[in-house]
Amino acid sequence: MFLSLRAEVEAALEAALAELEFPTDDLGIEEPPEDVESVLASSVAFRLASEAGAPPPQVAGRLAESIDADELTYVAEIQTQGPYLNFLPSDAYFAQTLETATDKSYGALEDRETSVVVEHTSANPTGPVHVGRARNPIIGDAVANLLEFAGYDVDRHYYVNDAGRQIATFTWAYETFDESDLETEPERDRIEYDLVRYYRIGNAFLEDGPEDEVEAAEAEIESIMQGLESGDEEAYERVSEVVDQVLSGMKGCLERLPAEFDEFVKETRFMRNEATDDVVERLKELDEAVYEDEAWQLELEDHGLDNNLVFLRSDGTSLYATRDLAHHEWKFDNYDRAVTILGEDHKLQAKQITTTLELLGTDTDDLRQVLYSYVNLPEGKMSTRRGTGVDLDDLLDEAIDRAREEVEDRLDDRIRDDDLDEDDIERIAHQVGIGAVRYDIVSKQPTKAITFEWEQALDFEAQSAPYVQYVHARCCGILEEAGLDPETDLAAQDIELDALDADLLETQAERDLLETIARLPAVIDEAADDLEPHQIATYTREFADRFNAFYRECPVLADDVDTEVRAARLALVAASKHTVANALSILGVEPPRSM
RNA sequence: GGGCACGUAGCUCAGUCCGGAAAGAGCGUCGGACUUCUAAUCCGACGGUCGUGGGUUCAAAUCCCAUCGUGCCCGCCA
Repeated sequence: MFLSLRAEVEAALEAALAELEFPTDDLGIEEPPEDVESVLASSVAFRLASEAGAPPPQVAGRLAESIDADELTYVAEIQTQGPYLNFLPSDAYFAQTLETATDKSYGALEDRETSVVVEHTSANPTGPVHVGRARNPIIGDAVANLLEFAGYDVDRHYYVNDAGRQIATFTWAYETFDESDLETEPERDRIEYDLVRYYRIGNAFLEDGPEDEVEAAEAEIESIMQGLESGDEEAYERVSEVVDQVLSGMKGCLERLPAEFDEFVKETRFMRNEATDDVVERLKELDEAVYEDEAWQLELEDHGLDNNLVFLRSDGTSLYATRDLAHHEWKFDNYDRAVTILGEDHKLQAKQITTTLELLGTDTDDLRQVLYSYVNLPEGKMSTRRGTGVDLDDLLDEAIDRAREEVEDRLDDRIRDDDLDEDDIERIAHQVGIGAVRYDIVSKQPTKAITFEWEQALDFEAQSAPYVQYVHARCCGILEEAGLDPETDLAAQDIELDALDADLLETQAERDLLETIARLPAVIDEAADDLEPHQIATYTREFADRFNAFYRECPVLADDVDTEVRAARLALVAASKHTVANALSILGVEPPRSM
């Protein structure tokens, strides 16, 4: 409803400005501070003062007079407060908000008939997912959810690097070493924990093995890469045996978040179908192409990039960037827009790709990157190859364990007599534990650096998931107590919606809550435009504050509450439930029915 | 050395893109509230030269310039 109100205010203000012969290019629309009653304001009078030859408050007054609030649906009144114009919401604004928000899909925006591919995670299939890159699936999944909710047709892709030197090395190590060569046991009973040991021992061997043997190994690795390059089926199968196994394990880990994908797109796909060769041929034709030191490169200085981009090695093999160009052209053959979630260390590479795609004739306006800074340990970087780092599995296990302890601790002093059984405790431990980890990461701006510390990552207090989840549980508790099903649209249940009267919600707490609910679609719209899911997290926190104020001040089911007020408040609770459930689901945080 | 990002309360962060209403949360500290729909909650107090210095503007945490600190990047790696 907020979006409609804003559109209405903009139109009215623009008309008023035109009528008074003022410029209409900047309406100065803004959201007022909390202690102001209006839902929308304008500071346009400041800018008009000199032109009007009158002080801002007078200009504001003239503008307010020239807008007739009676002609507006969602605005009841226009007040001036000094130089500011304040637009106060009408009864219709509240009534329509209450009505639309009792639908369980509240907040979902209209279909935009635009497809978008969100590529995220894309971690090399070399071993267990560690916390250093855990930001990627968590942010990526939230961005995908957000775009979906905002009306886009979304596919989620994981780009599998199965053609690089790392994977060739892994394949060689896997084929060369035996279980008996390994000095350690797998840290966990899942395939990637088993196989990463070969990768690590292989890398160690290449670093300080006997010189002649290392040379032979390098030659073998080189031949695997040449095989892949020439589309040799045998090389592909050898590599696949490693890649597919490791990837299936990593997939298992990511499903715990859960982060799921529509497609795992392999790099080799673009070698096997010759798209990469085609890209190479076209790159050679570019004015920027040079053949230097026996390698083909692109000079991108004129495009603001100092370093040359090598796209064909002197041995004739392609590079990651070359294949990624073919990959991106394929994306735009199949989707209207493409979004990639990337670590900040890939920023330069992303710029090179974008610039080069443009040179190849792809319009890159619809290609956007979300960059996040890596999570490091206090003692330094995490590395799969060296085996330093905290596994995401361990973090999730620990989070669930701690959440379980919390539930059990609280069991004794519960007031509510709802008998949580073992399944409930386990369910809550999972929802809260994993929710807390995700919320902690998704609620911060991705560009901020994070140093991983256990205590901080597992802090359930603070402004964390459980705080917001608790509000959802409270909503469900009230609805269930009233004999309603929280998961179902209110309209489909045994409650007189027609008789529902938003006017009965007259306390400040009720009005504030309803105003906050009204903003959800606008928040989703803007967060989706900006690709910033943390805006949703900020919103959930504010929403929870508002709901708790309502909860404190407005009993719903108490005996002395008038029947009609009770119905109106129940509707408000149902609307709140859908609002918080949907906002949390965008963040990938589960909304518990009880906790 | 060059490029990019970040710097807001003791700590963790919103707000910065798009300048406007005496800077907002949470944690921590201190003091209060459970015969009432779940106290993982709520109420109150304390806490700030928005890194620093200039500039633009009626108005700057927000825009511009400079500077300091931290991180990332500058491979025929991915």
